[in-house]
Amino acid sequence: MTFKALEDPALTMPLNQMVTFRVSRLHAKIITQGSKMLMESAGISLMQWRVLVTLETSGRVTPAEIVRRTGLDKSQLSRTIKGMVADGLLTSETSESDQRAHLIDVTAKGIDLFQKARPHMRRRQQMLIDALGDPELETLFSAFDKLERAIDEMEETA
Amino acid sequence: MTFKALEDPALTMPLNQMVTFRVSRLHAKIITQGSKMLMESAGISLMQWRVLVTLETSGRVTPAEIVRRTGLDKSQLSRTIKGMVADGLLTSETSESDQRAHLIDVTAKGIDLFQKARPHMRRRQQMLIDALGDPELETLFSAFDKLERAIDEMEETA
DNA sequence: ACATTTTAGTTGACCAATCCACCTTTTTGC
DNA sequence: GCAAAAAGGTGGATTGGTCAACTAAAATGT
Repeated sequence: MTFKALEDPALTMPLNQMVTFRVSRLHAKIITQGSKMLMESAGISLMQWRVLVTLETSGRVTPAEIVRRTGLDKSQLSRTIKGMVADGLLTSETSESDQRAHLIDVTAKGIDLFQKARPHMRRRQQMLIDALGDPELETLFSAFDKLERAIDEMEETA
Repeated sequence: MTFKALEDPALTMPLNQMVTFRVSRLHAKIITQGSKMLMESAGISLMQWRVLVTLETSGRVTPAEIVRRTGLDKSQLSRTIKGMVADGLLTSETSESDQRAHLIDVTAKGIDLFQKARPHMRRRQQMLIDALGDPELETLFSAFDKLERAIDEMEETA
């Protein structure tokens, strides 16, 4: 879904009123812009960026732990990590205490790319935050929590 | 080489606190659930549903008009419509006044599937709305507007 | 009137995301 | 102890979304 700026907001559809549709449209804009930004500044994908961000705050962890913390898809994560190891951004070694698990860490190259991308990503994040007021931002996060929970609950009782 | 140690903790931005990431995750949940719901209740895809919703309120229109109103991607739309015509949900005929344009309309079968799916989709929409308070919902939409605008503006000045 | 530019729609190629089946290792319940 | 279940991870298949190139028709400018 591409969702560029809409011509005339006045004749937009009820689709635009739907929470779900609005989330989709916003999402499309966010990832399009984010991907471009990351590719230009550091030559990495959004998924790779997310892995780097997670490792940055968590230190050496297993893929399963990343899944637990972020909710990212495990097979997608597996492929992403594989690619990043091949590109020399990460190292991966089998855990001694659990032969199933792999411990992932960032290389100097990974850190370098992370640091190249970070100012851009941070600037964007800040602009988004600034576009909202502080109280509005809090409401937004609280709304995200509630919506995610509502969906999870529907799934459970379905 | 632990990544974490190099960083100033005050500057770190865990994924979960990023607006962009939260939108992505919510989005993923929404479309996964929505797709499942549509497939089970009416055997249609999310994209097909969106086309039906748009036609339902607009009546007979051209694909280009749908793009204008919804911001959906035109190539994706083209393929979706093609499939829906093949499945007997839509009719498509060349406009007399403009030989490039196709007028799209819904068939009885299309309406039937739309009506099968609608109560489920409406129920979900309602549950999401109920999960938020009324004022919170308004804040949410207003926040979406601001965020979309902020991104559009960044694009323009880039 | 006619060359240029826009608009409508289609298609092919490509990458991202998801699903699911599978293998291996560890944990659990008896 | 050991069979069964659960957890970690991988890979194939499918779908969804994006981009760019292309054909054809219509609108535009001079």
